[in-house]
Amino acid sequence: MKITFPDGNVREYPVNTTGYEIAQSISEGLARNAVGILLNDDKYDLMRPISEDANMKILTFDDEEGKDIYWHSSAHLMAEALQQLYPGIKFGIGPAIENGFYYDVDLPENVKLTAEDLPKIEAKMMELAKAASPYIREVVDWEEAMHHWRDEVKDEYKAELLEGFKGQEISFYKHGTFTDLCRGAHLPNTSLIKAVKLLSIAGAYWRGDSSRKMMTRIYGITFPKKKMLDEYLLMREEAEKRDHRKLGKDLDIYMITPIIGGGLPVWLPNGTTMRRIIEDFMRKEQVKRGYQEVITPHVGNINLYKTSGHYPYYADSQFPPMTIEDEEYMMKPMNCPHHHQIYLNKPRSYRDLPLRLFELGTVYRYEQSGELSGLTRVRGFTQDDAHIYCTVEQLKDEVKGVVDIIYYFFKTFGMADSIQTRLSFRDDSSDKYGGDIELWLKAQREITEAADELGLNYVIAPGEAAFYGPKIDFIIKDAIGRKWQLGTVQVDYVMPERFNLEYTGADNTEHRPVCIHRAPLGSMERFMAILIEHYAGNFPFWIAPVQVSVLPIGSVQHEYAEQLKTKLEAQGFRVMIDTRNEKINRKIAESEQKKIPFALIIGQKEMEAGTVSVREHTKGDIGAKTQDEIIALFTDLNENRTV
RNA sequence: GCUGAUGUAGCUCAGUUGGUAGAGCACAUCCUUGGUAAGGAUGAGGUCGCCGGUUCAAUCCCGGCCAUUAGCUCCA
Repeated sequence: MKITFPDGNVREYPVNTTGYEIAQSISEGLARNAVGILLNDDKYDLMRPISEDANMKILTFDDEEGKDIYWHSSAHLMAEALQQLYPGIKFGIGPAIENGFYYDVDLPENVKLTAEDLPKIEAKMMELAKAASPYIREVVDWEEAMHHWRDEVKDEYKAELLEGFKGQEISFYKHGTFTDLCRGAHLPNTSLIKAVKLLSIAGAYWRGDSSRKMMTRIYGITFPKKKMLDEYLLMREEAEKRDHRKLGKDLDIYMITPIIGGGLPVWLPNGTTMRRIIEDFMRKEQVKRGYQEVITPHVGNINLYKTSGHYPYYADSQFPPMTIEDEEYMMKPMNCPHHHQIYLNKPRSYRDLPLRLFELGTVYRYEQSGELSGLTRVRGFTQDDAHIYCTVEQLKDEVKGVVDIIYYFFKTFGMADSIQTRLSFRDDSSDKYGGDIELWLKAQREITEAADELGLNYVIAPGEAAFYGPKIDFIIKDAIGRKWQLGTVQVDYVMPERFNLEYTGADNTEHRPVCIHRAPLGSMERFMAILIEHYAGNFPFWIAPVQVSVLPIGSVQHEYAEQLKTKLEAQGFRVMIDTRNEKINRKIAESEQKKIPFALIIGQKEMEAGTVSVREHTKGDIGAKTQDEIIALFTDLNENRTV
């Protein structure tokens, strides 16, 4: 049979040669490191014979699919350890994930598992790994498999999974004392697993359904080398230091107190300074691009949200309505209906379109208590919101314009390369969507065309659409690897209908505009969280709450230092001065800890020469400069929004 | 909302057979006037998350609540 390799090379092998033997024929080292193969793009066991011509790629731990096989096999290994330690345990699903694997298990009634038990399980796993048990694939017919799980093992979870595999080929994988219902592929044997760390233990609903049983989920990760595990754990530790909840506190950016309310962040002076700088930047850019700023109240009559459909749809995640003099009002959970009223404030002509209204609009949503998290998930937040009302013909260009400004913003903050783009479409099996299906399909088509014409690299996510229209979402990961949606663009044919928005066309008849909802950063809160983590608190000069610290060495230089501070402030820079009776080393240390971009050190020499000694944060001493030179440097940094 | 963990000074954390608490940093005062990451001394600072129970006695044991947190579910 002919085997074609990724580089196009074709080699001839006898029928029923295994991937392992093929790897051996290339090099012993490759065979030793191989974890599996890709056979015609499908994952395939290394030790499973190949019977016909195929394309193949040998996978090692360095390949994404290789990690998948490796970690999936590790989940089986953990299951074997758990089964030996806790007889009677039942198993749900145990897949590989982006970093490691997990297994959902149902423990026997008398067993309670806590984090303290994890080392014991790890030790058992290592013991079992050393046994070098081969992973053996076995094909069984469906009835036999059902008999095994339902009647012999009595694992109702596996039986339920099997229920869904009727008519498909059923395979078991066995290694050591453990057998699993599994499609594969797996490692040749357990000895390739050299280092293990079980990371956490948590609850997870069976099949992701909150009405069903809560299983115990154990997360872990394994590596083929001990050193790789150490590096991974060190990386996690470093990531935790960037966590915005820690830095937000250390750098006095925001606070949250239950006395005000959970999920209701309070912006401290440093955070407020940063927010205003970013908001001003965005405001100017949007005005430049033809947006008009508006301000609407934080409260609105409930009828607005009844008309839009948001009130019934999201009733349980809104602050409840308040009744005053027979009228019901709500904290606004979104800005759209307010902006629609602005549209309706006077008759609109096609000459007015596109009408682009933007607002830094603060909205309130009663998120579930278990969801709250620092600034990333809160109950009161400010959207950098806008609604664009345009004609059907203008739609695609407007969508493209929005995507352009979104990328412009993310580029400015150095984050464009970290952004993932997702087209969030409807899932036709659900009936949660409003509006005419034809308009939906049209909107989805137009979004796709716009994305393609812009050359966006996207994934399509069915079922992720808003109830009124499809979206383009911009997703980013935080310091500890959680994904968050930042920007969004949504095409909406439904709300213009519900609010009866119209414009007079060139033909002197009334037409329905289409509405684009968009928020480039999403919310200021979440964006600030990501920004803090992105820069690890080492903000670029133009954003830093305090840009410069002036550090006189002795009291003799205080007057000169104060004059310099005044001069810099007159130029608009944010400056602090440290005239405490402390040694210069101490003042420098604290300036560095506060992550202030520049420290200007002034001693006798500088005062006499009319210069300053400049120290750049994280870089160190960059030498003496005249006052004019530093003003020129700072001005340049501010204007170019760099460093 | 669900499952688990956690809650002690402004911050980071100690505090076991239950006898009303301690460190470092920060803060205040004094001494030190110094050259690129933390000088010294003294002092002040606590409803041990809140409420209830057991006990002669609770930071510690038990129950409830609140908050934070790891996940799950949800996310206009």
